[in-house]
Amino acid sequence: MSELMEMLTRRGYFWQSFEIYGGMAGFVDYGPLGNALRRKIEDIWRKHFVIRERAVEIDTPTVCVEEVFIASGHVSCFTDVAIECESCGRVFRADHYIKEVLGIEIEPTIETVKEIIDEYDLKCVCGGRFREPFLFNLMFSTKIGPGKGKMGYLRPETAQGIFIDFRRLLEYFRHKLPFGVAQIGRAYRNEISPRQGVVRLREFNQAELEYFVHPKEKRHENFERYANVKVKLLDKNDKPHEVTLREAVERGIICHELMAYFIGKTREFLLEVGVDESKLRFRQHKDDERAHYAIDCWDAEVLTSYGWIEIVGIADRTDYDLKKHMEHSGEDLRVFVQFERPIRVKKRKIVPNMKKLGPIYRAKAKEIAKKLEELEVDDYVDSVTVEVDGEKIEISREFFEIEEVEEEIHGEKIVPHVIEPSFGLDRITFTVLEHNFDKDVVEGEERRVLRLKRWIAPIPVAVLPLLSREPFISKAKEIVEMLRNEGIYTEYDDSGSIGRRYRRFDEIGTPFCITVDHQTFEDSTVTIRDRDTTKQVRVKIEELPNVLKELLSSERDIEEFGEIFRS
RNA sequence: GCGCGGGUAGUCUAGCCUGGUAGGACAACGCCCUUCCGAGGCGUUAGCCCGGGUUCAAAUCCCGGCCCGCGCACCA
Repeated sequence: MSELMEMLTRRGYFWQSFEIYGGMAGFVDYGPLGNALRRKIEDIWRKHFVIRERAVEIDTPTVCVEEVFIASGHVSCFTDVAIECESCGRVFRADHYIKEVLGIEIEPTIETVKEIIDEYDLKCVCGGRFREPFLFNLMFSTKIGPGKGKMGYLRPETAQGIFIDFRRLLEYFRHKLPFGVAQIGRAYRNEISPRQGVVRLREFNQAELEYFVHPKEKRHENFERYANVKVKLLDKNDKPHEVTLREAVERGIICHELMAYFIGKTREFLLEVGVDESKLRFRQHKDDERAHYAIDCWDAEVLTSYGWIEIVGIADRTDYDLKKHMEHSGEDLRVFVQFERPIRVKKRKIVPNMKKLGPIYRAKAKEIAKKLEELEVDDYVDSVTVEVDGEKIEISREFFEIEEVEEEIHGEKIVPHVIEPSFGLDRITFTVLEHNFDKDVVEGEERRVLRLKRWIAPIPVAVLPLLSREPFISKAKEIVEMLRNEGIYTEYDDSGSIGRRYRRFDEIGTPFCITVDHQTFEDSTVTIRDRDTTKQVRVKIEELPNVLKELLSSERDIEEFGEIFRS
């Protein structure tokens, strides 16, 4: 275990889940500090992706009925039969492999695959034999209700809950595009072999924004905000670019302005929570790498001790999901978009003659008439063909009239496209810890210090009596009480020497320590010590809450708030 | 899933080969001492991953499981 991971465990950032029962890979417990840190990161995410957008946040179930993922394509894309070679160890999707090698399309079930392997004596490309085929399903399944119950799945992404609620959300936004809907919550993937600490979990935390736009308007009114920001890009051909976002769009490296906007916004967010910009890049998915629903995807990747890892994916999901849910649910999920000016069109319209249709076609007459009205004709034709209940019927001219009409069209129904920035909160939390873990030397001794941004530090302030005896203790406790009443999360510690306590708080990332010393009793001042520089300034106790609030929400220097006491 | 290596107090680790009382360091807690950066003294707490087998006796040997690390594969 790395020195950092050892510290994170020991000091209460992360723990192995189910530890007393032997543990289970792919699950992690957030201890007091880790939980506080992730929540602070979530709040900053909300500020950027909800408050500063035309967006809202919702919360939908993690257990979903099976229909959701049948529609979304997750069931078919997740439930595969896999085969593994016993000599080279390679794993293949059975149906793909059989199609490629034998040219046969099969029903991907374990039995069929087994039969095929026996029948054709199927071998691995290396010549080795296959083990028993096994089911390979990345979604956790469950039964809803007692007895046989209804098949359900734990969601593998938070996004579907938003698509399901689309009609309600459209109503909420008064039918006006663009709008965004966010969700922060748990998602589940039954990974085959989760590893690397919190990097690949079976239960993890996502923050996703689904930003719905008109398909022809993939722009953002605040694009200028990031247009001149330079980013490190790696396109799908592995070609690096270091250009401004405006240039990237103009040169076609990034497909559209909206994608570029969210890349800029993502970068801003990541820097604010303390990701190291020199270890950040945006990489475009290769054609064979994209999920089934995306036409384009850019990942934010960071360099960590595990190499470059993906922490954010920004995907253009187009109208894939809404269309799928329209098909499977039968609900109309389109948006009516008004034209700026109504369009006048001349049309030739068919007017059915029911008096004649009725006696001849009887029960089918009504349906035929309906189909006839839907038809558009270019010219005065003699007959048309309609399809009723799978039967093609030719209707001759005596049964209908053709009228020329002029119609005003005020708008059209479209299926919006969705751009999805999707954040892996566990990985981001871990990255922030790794990028900010540092060692330096104070008075000849090495110290470990977590240089977290002040606004995300789990314990922002600690109050310490210089000596662990009265009257220092009482005074320090009094100050703790005052700060807590002011809403500042404050810790108290009088154990061990003062230096030892400073180191403890340096290690967990507490940016400011308040020390009650002898002078406190002469002039009602205390010292504020800065974690990063170990400098101290003297501040009046009564001013402490406001000074700390200012310090914790900015990067201002403590020297702006008081006389240097020691340095 | 496969292969290799590993799992001993909160943390790091010695002991395992060659079976027989589990040792250290740091941390934590209490008291004493101490006017500012892991000081010192005394004391305390706390451990062989789980299950089975071999044996008079298992941290140690054998089998299975779980977990961790690395490589392969997987990561819609």
